[in-house]
Amino acid sequence: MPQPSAPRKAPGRPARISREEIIDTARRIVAEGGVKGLTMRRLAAEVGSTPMAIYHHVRDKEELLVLLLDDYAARTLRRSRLPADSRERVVAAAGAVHDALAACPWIVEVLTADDLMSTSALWFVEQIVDGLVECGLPLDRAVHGYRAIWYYTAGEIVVRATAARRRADDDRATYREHVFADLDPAELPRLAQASERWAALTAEDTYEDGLRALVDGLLAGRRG
Amino acid sequence: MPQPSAPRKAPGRPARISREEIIDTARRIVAEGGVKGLTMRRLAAEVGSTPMAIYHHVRDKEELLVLLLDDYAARTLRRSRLPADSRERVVAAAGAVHDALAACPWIVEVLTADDLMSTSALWFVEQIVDGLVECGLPLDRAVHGYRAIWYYTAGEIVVRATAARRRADDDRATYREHVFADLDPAELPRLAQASERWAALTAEDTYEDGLRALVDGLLAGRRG
DNA sequence: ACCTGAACACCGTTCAAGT
DNA sequence: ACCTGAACACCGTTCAAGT
Repeated sequence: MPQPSAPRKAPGRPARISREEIIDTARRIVAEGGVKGLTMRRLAAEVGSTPMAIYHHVRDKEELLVLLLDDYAARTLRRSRLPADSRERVVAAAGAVHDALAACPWIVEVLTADDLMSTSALWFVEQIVDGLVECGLPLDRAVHGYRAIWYYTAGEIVVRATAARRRADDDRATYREHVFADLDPAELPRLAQASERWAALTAEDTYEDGLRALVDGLLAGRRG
Repeated sequence: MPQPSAPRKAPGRPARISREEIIDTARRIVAEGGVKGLTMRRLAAEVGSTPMAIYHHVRDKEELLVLLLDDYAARTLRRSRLPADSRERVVAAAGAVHDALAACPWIVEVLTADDLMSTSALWFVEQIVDGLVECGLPLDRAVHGYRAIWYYTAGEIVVRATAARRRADDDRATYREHVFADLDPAELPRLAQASERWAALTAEDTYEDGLRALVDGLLAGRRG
């Protein structure tokens, strides 16, 4: 995020590597080997330089990651035609952000960043807030509504991505089936009842259903 | 989570350290220095042993973390009297899980684990699913509803915890104010309009409001 | 101003051996 | 069965110096 001032006139030694080159290389490394494969040392090597040269263009690894997320958002979150109906516009804008982020598995480690991830996403935030206002919410409630939608969206992505990673990793996922097989129907009747279907139900993509429920609930406004 | 079988009769050398001792020590380290301070080496040192001794009781660091979360859930998620009204029971059960996890800042790194975090939490999951069924949802929709609530809850905790950490860390948080100050009202009118209030609105705890909206929306059931 | 080399202070995990 | 010592293959970051 921190786009640090305009490029100076540079009255010193000419730069061999640029911030852009660093980010491009970092993006390629992450695409190939995931975020775990991105180390300052490897990045330096692939850019044909030394670790310390990187530190001259980027404060530290966390800034690099944020820069990377920003770059990703800028190139995938393209504004598109949204529905005219306000409620549908809220759903579509949130869905667009969701889909862009969900397609990017390494995002999780960085995603947990803050409430707004990138200047490129601001337009979508605007659509959501504006849609809620047009549906009749006061501005303050609309901002709170946007946050609720962001919590829901970020949570869905983080939980699903981690579950997927764990499933691929090893047999830890089977532990859940184990637990569900041993449920005491007297104590946890509903879970026992749903136990065989649980895995299938969990695998279903119900992001949009939940999103619509949330938006409906926000607009019903049964409070304050 | 993996409670690996009952303690064997141990026909070998008597154990000097136990899994319980390891977890107790790990909990203390995390309480003092956060999850970053918990390293296998330090844990070994504080338990009066060597790194490799730990690996004899725990598969790897990730398992240790999951064990730690389980331990935390078991000691803080005590069943309590919930409201008789079904809808209120759903809200209260979700709120109880939320509050327990939110009080535990190190949880984020582990939380992103899976859909059910711990056997101790199952009772709360049961309350939520059952409450939704009693409100008239079919079981499948109730399970999906529980998942939506979990996404929202996990997202709220993760996003808030990370924002708090970042705020404490350094000046990166001020970047947002910077962006909001420079908003173009012609392009992003609502955000510009809300810009001075944004920080205050974001600071407000609206978890329960969003939760109620979500539950209302789920129960309104405007969809097949 | 930009880059290099060498070092600091760590990591998680594995291997081979001891009791 | 449980534990140790030593090593492997790394990390992010800092310091002091070079051009």
